[in-house]
Amino acid sequence: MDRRQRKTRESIFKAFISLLSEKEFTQITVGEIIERADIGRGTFYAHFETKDFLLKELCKELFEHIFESETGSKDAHNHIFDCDAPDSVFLHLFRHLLKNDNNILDLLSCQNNELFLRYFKSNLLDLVKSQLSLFESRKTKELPDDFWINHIASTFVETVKWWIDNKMTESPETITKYFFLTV
Amino acid sequence: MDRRQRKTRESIFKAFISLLSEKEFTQITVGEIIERADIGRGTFYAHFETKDFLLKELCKELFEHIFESETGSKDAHNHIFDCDAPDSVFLHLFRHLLKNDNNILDLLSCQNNELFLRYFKSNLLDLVKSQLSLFESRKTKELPDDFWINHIASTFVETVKWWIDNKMTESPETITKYFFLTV
DNA sequence: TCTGTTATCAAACACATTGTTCAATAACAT
DNA sequence: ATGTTATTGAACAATGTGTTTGATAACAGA
Repeated sequence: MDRRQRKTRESIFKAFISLLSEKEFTQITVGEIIERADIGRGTFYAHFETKDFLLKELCKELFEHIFESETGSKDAHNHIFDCDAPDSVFLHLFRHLLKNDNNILDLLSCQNNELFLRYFKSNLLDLVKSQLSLFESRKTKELPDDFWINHIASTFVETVKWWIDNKMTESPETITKYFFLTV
Repeated sequence: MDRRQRKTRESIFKAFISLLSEKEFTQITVGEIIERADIGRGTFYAHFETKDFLLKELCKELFEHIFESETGSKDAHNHIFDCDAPDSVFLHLFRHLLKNDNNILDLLSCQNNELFLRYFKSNLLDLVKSQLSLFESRKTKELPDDFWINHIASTFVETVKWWIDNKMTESPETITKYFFLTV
């Protein structure tokens, strides 16, 4: 991708995230975005059809990064799915969140967090399916599989929300323990 | 309240709900609402400051009804909180939803369901607190109380969502069983 | 370095939507 | 019957949207 395009796209995202932390999505105007991003009006519309598409693309980009990127930390596994300990995938996610890469915390806790949480959950569903054996002990035969999977993913999202609302005072290890105590 | 006011308010809500089932909240204009409600422009703004306030008032009204109204059914208890059997409060809620009073199902399952679900949950939190003894058996001492309460309310909301997404094919009794199997 | 391509810019534009105002009218309560 | 209040319809300024334009600058490849 052209360096100019990359820079423009980045500055739009940055301005948009900054505005999302200040006011509601519906109150944000394209005029404000381009002013803060310091770009021309036509340029914005060359990148994003509407404000709604901008929001969706931001979600997509963020969660692709969280769920597929390499961590860059010094521990053994570089990829989030390459974990060896049984609970490390979820623990790893909590640690990732604590680092607040890409200001994802701001987005998950801002007034407009619904859309981000929905993307978060849809990514989680696949992860839970791949780690289903971790939770088999608690499942009874009476529960449909997809109900159970949905319950686990939902519980994780709600745990993250609770953690954020409580200023993330607990350690990732403690939150992981809470999570596994409920599912 | 003046009959004229009541009629206007009702027609606005009705038109708004109808529009919400067709398109996203952000795409709905005040012009469309007043056209469908068949009222004057000034009248709308005499009732609601903005479109956002309309949405919030609708939420408030709906859930006050669901959580505080009398059921009108023939069983012994007339009020949702006046239940005698241990699980009947939640079973009662599922039955109430199945009846789809006030089109609440449409709102909980439409594209804009986030706000409605949030109101639903905030009402549920109080209910769960009052019924906490039902869930004590599963709680361990390591879990903070508010984490546990939040988990139960969240699980209920997610159960309702799953039920709706699955076309509500299960009976209220079955869904109640699923709910109590997860918390 | 030269050349063709592409992104950006600023400004202007038509258009839609918002929220307010006001005088006339109709519904209401007593 | 009378005074009060809600609604109407129309007009209004202000704001925001999405598009277009020609000029400029950054880019990629020879």
